[in-house]
Amino acid sequence: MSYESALAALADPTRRGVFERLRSGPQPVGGIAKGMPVSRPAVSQHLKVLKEAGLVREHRDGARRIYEIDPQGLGALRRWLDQFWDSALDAFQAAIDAETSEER
Amino acid sequence: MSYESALAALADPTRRGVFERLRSGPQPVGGIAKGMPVSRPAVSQHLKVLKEAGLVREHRDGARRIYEIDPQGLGALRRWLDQFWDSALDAFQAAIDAETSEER
DNA sequence: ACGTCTGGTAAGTTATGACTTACGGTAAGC
DNA sequence: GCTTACCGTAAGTCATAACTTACCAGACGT
Repeated sequence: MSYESALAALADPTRRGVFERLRSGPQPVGGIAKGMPVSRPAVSQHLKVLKEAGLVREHRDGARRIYEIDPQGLGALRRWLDQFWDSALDAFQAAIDAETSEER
Repeated sequence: MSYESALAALADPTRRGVFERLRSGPQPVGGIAKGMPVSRPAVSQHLKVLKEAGLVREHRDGARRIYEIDPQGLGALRRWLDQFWDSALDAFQAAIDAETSEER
């Protein structure tokens, strides 16, 4: 139920850039916006989307909001992908089997 | 280099529906379009995007084009996600360590 | 108390992309 | 050869969403 919004959130390059920035650890909004090619409000909007997708968590520190990666959304996405990957491998294996049994 | 287009491709619900249909095995375009809420040309366009993202392969069978899941794009996506997941866990672990060492 | 720094939200513009219908082109069946 | 299925592509419409600037509110320092 959550992997849909996670995929949608990570599709946008700028938003993905915001997300990847948090890989180096928790950061305030200003810190993230620093060095980004878009305005700070744009970053805020992206963070909102990421948060709603369960990809990011936020807690306050005085006037600042510290953002960090939320494993939850990431986990949902991975589970979905894995389940997909398995059946892809199955099909792949089946194709190999079929080809092998042809035994040209 | 390929995970970007894979994410973009899987973000759209209809296109994801097309993709998920292939989980039950290779299918011709008409078979995929059957039961979808959009027209057949729309499905064709989605398949084109999926193919360019490395998520889908195609081979001809007479007048038909049989589409199937391509493990390549799926693999690229998974590698990207994993690398991300690792650092998220690292950060998570670091947070736990910090909290534990506080030893309230 | 006042100015400053923080960041979220509103409103409006603009580009993108998901759909439609119409068409063309190839392969199979009669 | 002619028709019928299969499917990709072109052209055009319309909604969405990624930006911008402007504004507002809460926390901190002096």
